[in-house]
This record gives sequence, structure tokens and C-alpha cells, in this order.
Amino acid sequence: MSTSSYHHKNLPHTIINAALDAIAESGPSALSLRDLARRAGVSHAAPAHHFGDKAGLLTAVAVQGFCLLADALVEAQRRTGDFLEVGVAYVGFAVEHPAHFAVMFRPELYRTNDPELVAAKARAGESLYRGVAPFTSSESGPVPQDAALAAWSLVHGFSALWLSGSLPPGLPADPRQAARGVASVLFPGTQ
Amino acid sequence: MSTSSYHHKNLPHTIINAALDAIAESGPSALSLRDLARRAGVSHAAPAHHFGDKAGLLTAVAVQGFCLLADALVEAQRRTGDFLEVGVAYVGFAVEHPAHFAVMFRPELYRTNDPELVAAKARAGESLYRGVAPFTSSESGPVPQDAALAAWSLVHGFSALWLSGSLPPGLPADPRQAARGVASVLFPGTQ
DNA sequence: AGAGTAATCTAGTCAGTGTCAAGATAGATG
DNA sequence: CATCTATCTTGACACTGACTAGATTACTCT
Repeated sequence: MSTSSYHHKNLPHTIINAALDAIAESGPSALSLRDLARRAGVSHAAPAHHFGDKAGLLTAVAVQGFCLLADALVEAQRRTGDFLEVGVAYVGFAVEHPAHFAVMFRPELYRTNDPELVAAKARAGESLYRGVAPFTSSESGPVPQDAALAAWSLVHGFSALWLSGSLPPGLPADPRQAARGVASVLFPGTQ
Repeated sequence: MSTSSYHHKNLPHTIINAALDAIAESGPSALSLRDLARRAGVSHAAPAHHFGDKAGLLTAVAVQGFCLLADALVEAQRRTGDFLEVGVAYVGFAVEHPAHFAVMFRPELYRTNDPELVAAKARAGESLYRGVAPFTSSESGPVPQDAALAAWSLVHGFSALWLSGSLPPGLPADPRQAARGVASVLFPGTQ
């Protein structure tokens, strides 16, 4: 036991995964470093060694989240070339990574000035902007920025409402399909 | 001091207001009942007497929030009759009552089966639905439910992004005006 | 290979928190 | 006035985040 617990090798990874489980279960507010340590089978102060403190851990979660989001968006853009599908991918990310999503847009939980974080956030922002850029350049449309923000707001709001269980019943069980139906109100003539 | 602290008369009200301040400052996660007690000048266990526990306090905050939201929506509907302005009122509520908004859509923080809460939530839901109903019944539009959900998602997402500080700079300083620009992408021809 | 160094984790401690139980105080009711 | 009830206080307990010092392991350098 003593030889296995010392130099756990990838404790940060293990702890982040435990944190993701815990957050998905009961939200970031109920997160306990000591509980994570117990789940990982290490001492109560081990997590703090790697992440400094709770905010440090959540910063790492947010960084990972923005990276995964950026990946999901560029992947959707590459595969389909359709900005509606980029929006659907945004919702897909939120539903498949609820813990990441729950942290990413709650800046009071982590260090917003962490260099890794600002980089990841910028990358996600660019991916998102490129995904909806074609939509904003349609000549008949309104102000480009407003159109892009409308698209972002719609998929972000749908994600948040879905995750919080606020949406009425009767929607498609698959969140992507539900999102496709809702998003196509904004992106008419693309499906 | 002893005569003034006993029978504070409206301690629940005082504590809820203190909670709203605290939440607006640093989010619901950092909320401390003992801190609220200190702000109100009472003993550390006084809040629990009225609200049972932390979740009980946040339930009360959520109830108040849904009532205020319902009021804001029906007021906008009554005054303008325009569903775009109902959406703008949704954003206005979120920005003017950030603490309420931060709690309302985080069900893991409060008692979702509290009877007062379900009533207030239902009232807000009806107000919202009536506000966007005209939009959903436009014959050329898509599935009514999808249109209503798109409208809700858009204003909800814009509110969440605005409150989290995720939106890019360069927007109108007045959130209502910014929301009007963004929402009019979805509601064309109404402004 | 062996010593020294750095990284990783443990153990102990402290202030702060939520929650519970029991007691004190004050207004209301008979 | 006596009693009752709601309101608030006091004290306690387990839990948490954070800090410090120490133990253990891996890595490096000659």
C-alpha cells in the first residue's frame, strides 16, 4: 500500500477525473478536495500539492473543458462545414461533458488570469467564431456580430437549460437532435 | 443590543437580502450562513431557524426569483405586447437580479419539490410561454415548440453569457439594448 | 553504483462552516 | 398574572480548505 500510494504517477489526472465525477453528481459547489483524495486513495492534502488549491483544480478543469470544446467545434466544422452542425456540436459538448461545462462559465470558481486558461479560452472562442462566421456574412442578415452572438446565445442557453433540467418534456431524447430542431429556427434553410 | 437582537421582527427578509448581496459578490458556492448571520448582527444559528438549512434559504431565494421573473415578463407583455420585448425583459431581469438568476437555474442548490417553488416556477413558465406564444403561431415558422424554445434559449443564453462576463467587448453598455440587437436576429421585422 | 537533490505524498494542525440539541428571551394568549 | 409559543442564543460535533513539517520515492550527476 505504501509503495503504491507514493508516486501515484498520474495523480493529477486521477484527481481531475474524480472531480469530474463528483461535479457531475452534485455540482461544483459541493466539491470537496478531501473527498477527491478519498476517491483516489491518497491522503487529504495530496490534491492541494498538485493544484495549489481548490480554485487551481477548477482552473485545470476549465482549461481541459475549453480545449475539448475547441476540438469538438473544429471537428464539426471540418466534417460538415455547416454552421448549424457547429452549434449542435456545442450542445453535444455541453451534454457529454456536463462537469466541464458547469465550471467553464462560472469564472468566480477559478483563476481567470491563468495563462493556460486564457489560451484555451481564446482557442475555443476562435473555433466558435469560425464555425458561425459563414452565417454572419450572409448579406441579407443583420449586424454580423449580432448574428454570431445570437447563435452562440441560442446554443449556450439551450445547453444550460437542458443541463439544469428546465426544459419541458416531449423533446427528442437525443439532445443533439433536439438542439438541431431548435437551432434551425435561427439557421433557416440549412437542413 | 440584547433587546434589539431578540425578535428582530423580519429576520428572514434581512437574511435573504444579505444572501442576495453575498451571492452577487461571489456566487452561491461561497455563501456562508454564518457570514449572513454576522451581516445581520444575529447569532450564527439564527438563519437555520427560519430556513431549516442552506438549501432552504436558497429555495426561498429561488421562489422569490421566479416570482420576480414572472412579474417582469407579464409587465413587459402588458406594456408592449411585443414578444421581442418580453425576451428583452427576461435579460433585464437576469441582469438586475443576478443573484436570483444564479440560483434559479441551479436545481442542485435548493429543494425542487418545495410546493411554493413549483408554483412560482409554473407561474414564470406560463408568463414566458404567453410572451412568446404569438411568435410560435406565425404560420410560416417552424414547429411552434421549437420556436418557443429557440426564443427562450436565446435570451437565457445571452443572460448567462452576459452575467459570466463571457461576451466580447464592444457591445452596448445597456444590456437591454444589447439584448434587443441580438434577439432581433431571431425575431425579424419586429423592431 | 552511490550520494545528493527534487518531486511526490503523508501527517498534524488551525480556523471556518453547516447542522443539531438545549437553553434563554420576549411577545401573545388564556 | 401564568403559560405558551415563536424567536433567537449558546454550545457542541463532524467536516472542510489550507498551511507546515516530515517521510518516501525517483531522478541526476559524478
